[in-house]
Amino acid sequence: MELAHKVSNCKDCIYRSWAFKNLSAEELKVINVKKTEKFYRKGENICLEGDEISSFMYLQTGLVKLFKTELNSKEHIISIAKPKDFIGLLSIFSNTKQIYSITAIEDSIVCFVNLEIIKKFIKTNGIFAIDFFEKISAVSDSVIKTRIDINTRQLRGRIAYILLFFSKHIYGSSKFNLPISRKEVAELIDMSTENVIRVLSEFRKDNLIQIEGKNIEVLDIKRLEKIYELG
Amino acid sequence: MELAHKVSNCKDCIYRSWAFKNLSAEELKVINVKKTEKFYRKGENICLEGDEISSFMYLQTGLVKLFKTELNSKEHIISIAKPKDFIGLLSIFSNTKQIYSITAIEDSIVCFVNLEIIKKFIKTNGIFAIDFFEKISAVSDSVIKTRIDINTRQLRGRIAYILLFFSKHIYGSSKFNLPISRKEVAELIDMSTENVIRVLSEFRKDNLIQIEGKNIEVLDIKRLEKIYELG
DNA sequence: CGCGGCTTTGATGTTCATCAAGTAAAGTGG
DNA sequence: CCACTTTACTTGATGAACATCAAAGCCGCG
Repeated sequence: MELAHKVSNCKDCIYRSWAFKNLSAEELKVINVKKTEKFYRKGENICLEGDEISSFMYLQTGLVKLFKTELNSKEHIISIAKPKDFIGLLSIFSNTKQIYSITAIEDSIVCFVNLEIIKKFIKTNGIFAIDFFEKISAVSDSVIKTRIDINTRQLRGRIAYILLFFSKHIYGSSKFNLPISRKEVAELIDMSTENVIRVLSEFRKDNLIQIEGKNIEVLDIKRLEKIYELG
Repeated sequence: MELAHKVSNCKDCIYRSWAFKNLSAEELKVINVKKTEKFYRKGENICLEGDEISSFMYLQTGLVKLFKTELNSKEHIISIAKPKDFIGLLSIFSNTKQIYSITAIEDSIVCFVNLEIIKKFIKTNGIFAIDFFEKISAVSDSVIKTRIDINTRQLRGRIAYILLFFSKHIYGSSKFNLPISRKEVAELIDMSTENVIRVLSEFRKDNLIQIEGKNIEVLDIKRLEKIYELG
C-alpha cells in the first residue's frame, strides 16, 4: 500500500539545506517536478534485492533497514538508516541492480529522485558533486566502521552498541521504543535471538537498563559505554 | 626508505585507461606534473591512522593492506588492495585524516595525486566525475560485501574464502605465494592464528590444497568453492 | 649463535548457538 | 468478538565452535 503523495515544493523541504543545498533555484525546480515521495507503513518493502536501480533514494522521515537474504532464507541486516541518510549505499554508482533489500521499520517517507537527473547535476554542477559525494561517502564509511566495531566485540559489547546506537544516534534520548524485534537485533549484530534476550535480561538485572517489551530506558550510560569500549 | 622516483609520463601510464580515461590531454598534463610516485618495500608503511589526507592514492603495482590498530594494540585488517585499486577508501571525501593505516605487503608503487586537483577535475569535468565515482564506489561496496561474507561464515568457509581470494582474485593462478603471515590471515578474517593453521592443515590432509610454508597450491577448487558457499 | 617472531600441534576452557519448552502477544478467519 | 494460529519473547540445559594456553621446532637476523 504505497501512497504516492507529492508534498511541499523541494525549495521548502527541510532537507534542502542538507544534500541539495548547492543546487540553483532552476536545478531544484527540475528535481521538484521529477521527484516522487512515497509513504511506507512500518513493515512495507521499499525495494528488494535485484530490483532495477533507477532512483536515488532519500529518507525524509522514519527508519528503514537494509538487509540481505541469505541462501538459507535467513536475513542479515547491514545497516539502519535514519532521516537524511541516502539509502541503498553506493550501489547506485557501481551496480544497476539493488544488492540489498530495504524495508521500513517505522512509518517512513522516502523521496525518489531519478538517477539520471542526479548524474546530470553531478556533471554540470561541480560544487554539488563534491558535496554530494562527501555525504554519501560518510554513510558508506560509517557502515564499514560499524561492521568492524560489531564483529570485533563479543555479545555484551554488541548489545551495548545497539542500545547506545538507538539511544544516542537515532532517538537522542535515554528512553526509546525499540523499533525492531529481538530477532532483528540478532540479525543486525550477528548473534542468536536467544542471546540477545539473555544479555538484555542480564543488563536489566545489573540495573544498566530498564525494559518493558519494546520500551527501553538506559539507566547507566557511562557503564554501558565502558562495556562497549571494552568489547 | 621511500624512494621517490618520477616514472613515465601519465599519458603513457598503463592505468591511464582506468581511472583517468576521461581526462583531456591538458588535464592529464596537470596531473603529470603534480603527481608523485613512491616505491615501498614489503613491510613499509604507506600511511598511518591519523595522518592528514592530502592525496588520492592509487596502487600501481604490488599489494597493500588496510588495517586498524585496536585499543589492545592488536591489528585488524580491513581489506587488501591490488593494482588499480585506489587505496584509503572513501575517507578522502568524508574525513580529513586517515582512519586506517596502510602497509605494503609486497613491493609496491603508489601514485599520489594531490586531492585538490582531483576535486578540481570532479568540479570541472563531469564525465570524469561520474566515472571516478563509479570506480571508487565499487571498491567500497566490495569491502562491505566482503566483511559480511566473512562474518557470516565459520572458520572453514573463511579459510576457503582467503584461498579463493588470493588464487582467483589476486594472482589468477592455482599456485601462489601467500604474501601475508598466518597471523595476518587471522587478522583479516577474524579468527585466531592457531585456527588458521589448523584449518589449513585440515585442508591439506583432505587434499584440497598443498602447502609448503608460504607456497600454496589449490588442488580442488570446486570443493573449495563448495566449502565457501556452504559457510 | 642466540634471540624473537612465526609456525605447528595438543590440551583446556570459554563463548556462544542450538535445542527444548513454555508463556505472552499479535494477527486471522469465521 | 472470540477461538485459532502464528509469531515474538523468555529461560534453562546441552553441545559445538572457537579462543586461549602451553610447549616445542623452525627460521631469519643482528
